[in-house]
Amino acid sequence: MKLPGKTVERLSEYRRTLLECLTEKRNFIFSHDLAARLHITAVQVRRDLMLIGYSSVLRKGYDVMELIETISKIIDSEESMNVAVIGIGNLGRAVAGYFKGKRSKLNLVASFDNDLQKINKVISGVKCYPYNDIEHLMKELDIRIAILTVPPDFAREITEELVRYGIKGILNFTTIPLNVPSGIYLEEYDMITSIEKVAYFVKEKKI
Amino acid sequence: MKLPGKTVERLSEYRRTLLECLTEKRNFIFSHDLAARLHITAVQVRRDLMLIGYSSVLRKGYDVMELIETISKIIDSEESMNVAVIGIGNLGRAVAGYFKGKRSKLNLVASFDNDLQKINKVISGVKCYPYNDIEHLMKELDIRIAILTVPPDFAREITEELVRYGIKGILNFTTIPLNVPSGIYLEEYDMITSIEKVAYFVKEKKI
DNA sequence: GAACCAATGTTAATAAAATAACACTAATCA
DNA sequence: TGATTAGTGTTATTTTATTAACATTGGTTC
Repeated sequence: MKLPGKTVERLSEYRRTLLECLTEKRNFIFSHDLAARLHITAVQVRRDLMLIGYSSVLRKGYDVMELIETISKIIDSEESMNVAVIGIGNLGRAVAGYFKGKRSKLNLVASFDNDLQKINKVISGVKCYPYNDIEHLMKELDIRIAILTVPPDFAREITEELVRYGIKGILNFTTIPLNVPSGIYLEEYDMITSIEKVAYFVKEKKI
Repeated sequence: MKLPGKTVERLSEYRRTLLECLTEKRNFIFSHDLAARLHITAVQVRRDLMLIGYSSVLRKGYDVMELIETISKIIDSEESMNVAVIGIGNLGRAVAGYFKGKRSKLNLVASFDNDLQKINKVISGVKCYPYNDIEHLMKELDIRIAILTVPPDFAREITEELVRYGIKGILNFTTIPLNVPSGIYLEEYDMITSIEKVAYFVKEKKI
């Protein structure tokens, strides 16, 4: 099954919304309810679910538990996948925080930094190692995904290392655009761009 | 001029890349060079610049300084625009950090939090105020844009307040989807979604 | 100065994403 | 029971974004 990127993103959002439903003891949900919670359209929801081949129990809407499981079967890997945060400054800690107390197929198993204050300490729920340890810890801990939150000047260099030691996916939060060999999945997000985008559209609306 | 959202995003990236060029004393740049630095195609660059009506001078490529100014004229507002960070935890501090030492049309003028340890202190270069002050400071400091980095449970409530007091744009980094009245620009980014997306595509490639 | 070249600006084609249209189904109710 | 309805699954259409194609232009080379 080859899902569009945007659909994958929404599946992640559906699942979290559905988990909320469970805590509210809602066991069935209509496409338009799910859509409303995410501020998208019901058609979009139905179309996405069509793509993953899920069908509702007619007239009652979707079985929340069942749909969670269906989505999980698609977006989660069979066994859990290990993740590391590279650079445990403010942003790194924020990202690490998302993993705390969550039981999911994604395990945050290490963070890396060169600040002596941080090395060997547990920060935001994860132990910090020096960058030099990347080589052997990548293998030892079976790290597949790296979340890059290092200072910009350091982004290229550390990426080369990650690639060299066999990383499979990188989520780049630095302002430096990276390029990686094909076969490695790269997702980039640039906060400054988002901020400037908001500013632009605020300005335009005013005019 | 009605620019596509994606083009606006790239203009922000072009400008930062061009500023780097200036520090390297590169005064002219070809579309394919600019593209290469951002790992996109030259056609994309040329098309975007076409949309903003910029033409190169000679077969020397684009005049870096001139292009920076052209882009700035489009994506910046005439006078500077004031921004506040709502919630100055790890993520808030990371965002605030981006503004430090940057001279731009976007001024970070305040942060808000309810942690007594933080209130009235300068954190990541910006003074922190209690949430209660939002009402009068919004007007006093002419805050137009809010960057939302509060804990999820608090997102809806604080957004209502921001809307009530006349916010113009919101950049939502919480995992809670918001909806705002039309006329207010909303941009949302969900880190968990990005992480799960990377995991999905890593898994898919492996299979 | 003629032939070529590198890079551009623009139009045309393709791909991706969102939206609309609609036929179908099982529960509802007059 | 048979019309009605609410919600679905799917196909068709529209919109948005990206990529390809190409004519044009001033510079370079012989």
